[in-house]
Amino acid sequence: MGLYNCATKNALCEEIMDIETVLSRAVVQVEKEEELRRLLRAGGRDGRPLRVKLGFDPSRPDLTLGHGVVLRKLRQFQDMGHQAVVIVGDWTAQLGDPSGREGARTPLTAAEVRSNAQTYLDQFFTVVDREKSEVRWQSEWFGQFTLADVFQLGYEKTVAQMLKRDDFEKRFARGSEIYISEFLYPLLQGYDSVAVHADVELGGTDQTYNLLVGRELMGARGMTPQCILTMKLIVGLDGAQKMSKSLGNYIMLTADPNDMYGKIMSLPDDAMMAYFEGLTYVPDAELRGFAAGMVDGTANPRDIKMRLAYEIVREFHDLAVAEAAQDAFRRQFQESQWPTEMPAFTLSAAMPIVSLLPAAGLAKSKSEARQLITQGGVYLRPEGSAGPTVRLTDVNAVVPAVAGAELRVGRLKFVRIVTE
RNA sequence: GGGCAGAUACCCAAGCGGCCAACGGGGACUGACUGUAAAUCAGUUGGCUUACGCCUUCGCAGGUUCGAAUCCUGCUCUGCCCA
Repeated sequence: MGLYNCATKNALCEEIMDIETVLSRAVVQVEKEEELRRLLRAGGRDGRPLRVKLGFDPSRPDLTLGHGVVLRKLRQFQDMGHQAVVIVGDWTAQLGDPSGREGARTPLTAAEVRSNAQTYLDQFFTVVDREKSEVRWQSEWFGQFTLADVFQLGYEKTVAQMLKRDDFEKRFARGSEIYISEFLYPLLQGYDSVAVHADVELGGTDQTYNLLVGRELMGARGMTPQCILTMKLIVGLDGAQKMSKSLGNYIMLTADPNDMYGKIMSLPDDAMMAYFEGLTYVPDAELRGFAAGMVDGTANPRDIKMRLAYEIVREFHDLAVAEAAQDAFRRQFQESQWPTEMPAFTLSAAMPIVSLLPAAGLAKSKSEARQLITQGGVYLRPEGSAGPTVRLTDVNAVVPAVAGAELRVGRLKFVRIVTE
């Protein structure tokens, strides 16, 4: 067919990708599915590539694997020859979004927004093809907006309609606060679609309402409303809530391979399938096999999870790196060996262990250090990797300044002592 | 505009004059175990202290009291009801 051209380094991609897979893999809902399928088969609209919109909020510049699902989908459209239209929500970010629960109402300055957006885009384009992307800033059009224009937008939806959006409905029912400005966000975001003439917009299921508003605003202006594709958001490491930086259950899109691999291994078993679907090219048939194997007990969830971690690292880094991460994981966690690479801490003179741990970033305070020692979570290799490992149980122990000695707290924190 | 509720540690949520560094749940951390950095079980979870204690916390600012998260006054913020 030749429609799909995998520009990624993953061979599995060539194997499975086609229009139907793009329309179904990790997808929850497609609004105007037939139309979209037809446009994809035709390779565009009126002989031009489709304009596939994805917006982002530059007040949170850090991308997680949760974003990865949507970014990969956008990339798949690009691989079929279409145009990504990336909206930088600089205007709304400068207003300050009140919807964050941590009172993240602080508006950003223009300079902060620009710098955040840059950080964001740098990560963004590790997945999305920069060459086939058009980056647009909201201020291009909202900068011209007058109060009258805002009023006009306000007449496009009623309060009752707004309250149909899931999170508004819940918060209203619960008696939580909802700010007037929050009602503006779907309208502004919808207007973005008008401004850039989007053919398709992508988003997580939490964006469904906003994407639909985009369709309405376009239709009301005599444009062909955009098609919509919403995707299953992956849950975070807690296996329950959606992955987000503020909940602390995230893996950074740019996480280093060992960290990425290990964190995926800490995922609850039943969250794995959504990750496979959204973040790898492992074929559906194989995934069904995994699921069946776990149900009838013929497959070890651990092995499947290792495959998942491997595939995801391969996807966001590459094959060789994924191999290395897998080896490192086996050594460190299955064979309980200490890692070969660890951060250095400069120690120029002997120091009590309770002072050393916080100083080296291995504990938050001396009190915590004492607790860790009492709990048996502190280990020392006075001679480095060649020598024995001792568990420190004496709160009053003093660690001498010996270069090459290694210190470990719990399973994850290590430090190698350096003298100067 | 008027009335009524509420604001507690990372989150939720008890406490309503001393027994409160503050019940309980979640999360996080440590340990044991293990098929995994999963699950399960146990412990820890403000800071300082050679643990006898000391210091700082319960929206903000004052006040009453030997003593306040708990009572009073003002302020800020949120929700509900009436207009």
